[in-house]
Amino acid sequence: MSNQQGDNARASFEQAKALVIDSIAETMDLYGVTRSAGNLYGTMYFGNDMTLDEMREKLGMSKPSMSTGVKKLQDYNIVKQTFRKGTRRQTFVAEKDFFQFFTNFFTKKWLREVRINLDAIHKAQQELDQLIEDESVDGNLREEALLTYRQMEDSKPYYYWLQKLVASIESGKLFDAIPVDENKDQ
Amino acid sequence: MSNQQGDNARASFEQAKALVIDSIAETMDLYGVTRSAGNLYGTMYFGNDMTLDEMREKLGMSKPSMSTGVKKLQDYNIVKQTFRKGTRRQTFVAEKDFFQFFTNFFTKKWLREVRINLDAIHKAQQELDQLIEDESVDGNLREEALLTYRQMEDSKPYYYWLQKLVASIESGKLFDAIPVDENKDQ
DNA sequence: AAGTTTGTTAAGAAAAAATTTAATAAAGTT
DNA sequence: AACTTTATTAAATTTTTTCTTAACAAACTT
Repeated sequence: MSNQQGDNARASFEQAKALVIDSIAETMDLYGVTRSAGNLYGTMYFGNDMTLDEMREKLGMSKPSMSTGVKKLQDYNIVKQTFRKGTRRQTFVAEKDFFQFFTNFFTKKWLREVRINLDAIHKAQQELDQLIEDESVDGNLREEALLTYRQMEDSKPYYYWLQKLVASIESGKLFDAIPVDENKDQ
Repeated sequence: MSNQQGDNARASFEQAKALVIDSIAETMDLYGVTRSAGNLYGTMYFGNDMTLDEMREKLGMSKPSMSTGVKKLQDYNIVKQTFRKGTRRQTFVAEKDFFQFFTNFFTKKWLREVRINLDAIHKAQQELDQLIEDESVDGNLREEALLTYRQMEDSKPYYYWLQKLVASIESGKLFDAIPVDENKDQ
């Protein structure tokens, strides 16, 4: 086989992977992950554990970019550091099970959402309560404050439900309710 | 009641809402919605149907910003145009039920994820298949191509599962499996 | 201990995104 | 039909983010 043919075949192989890497990056972009971090994840998805220099070479970017990129992905819980003996370089591996990806990525965000919002609601309700209880405050405003207080109160069940959803995912209960199957029903 | 007191009370009311608006915007930022779009949603969440000029005034931003912002939120399916008779201005209302927000927002993104990735996998597998079937291609590369083909194939059940998840949310089945309750188990 | 290798932080440059003003379009009113 | 009112598009500006080069720090080797 000539080199030319071999190169073409190799290029075709790389192109096929690039198609999927791009779509993964585009997908992650939907959820607020930058394109370059998504690209890095996609690249790692099709590789084994990689060093920063291997990433740099694959993506044609600088090493500090790889360092921060990998850190971001670790932060999303979808990349982990591995220990490859024989080298003193750090190596990293991508989560390749998309169910685990889903679990790690969304549960982290959802729990953060719960924490942030319940905390803000708590503080806001304290402030509203002062208005509601203060009889020197204009009646219309107190009424408005009460309605807003209730609106906040009424949103809490949603956050409690999100917590339950996360717990169900982590316990596997969600996958009992919605089992994985392989039918293409698209 | 003096105006000063009244102003303080009103400011306190606005501040309480601002706390929650901020946290909503921060939350939406987690999912890739820009801060200003999140702020707009939060503002609308605490209001009734609003015109572009009302938004502009509340947020202190330009009208084109409001126009594009509201369009983005409509695109996420969390804001809808309403028809207020008597005015020829467009009015918009935010989805106030967070369960509905969750449903609209995530199902749209998840379905898009499925579409993008299954499509890319389909195209990539066609390309890989050509390599695998071509006996003039180097054996190692063909083997690599086969492994990559399988890796892509193995990811499909995840996308089918995402479709099922979306269907379960839309049918209400998810809420049967994980019921909403009001216990604060935080 | 001096010199390498590797990874991270800092500073500056480049690129991308958001926002505003200005211009245009569309629809309604007099 | 000319004039208003309202919303959107275009162009230009500002701001933010990302990325790179350079400097630094830490750990290992010789």
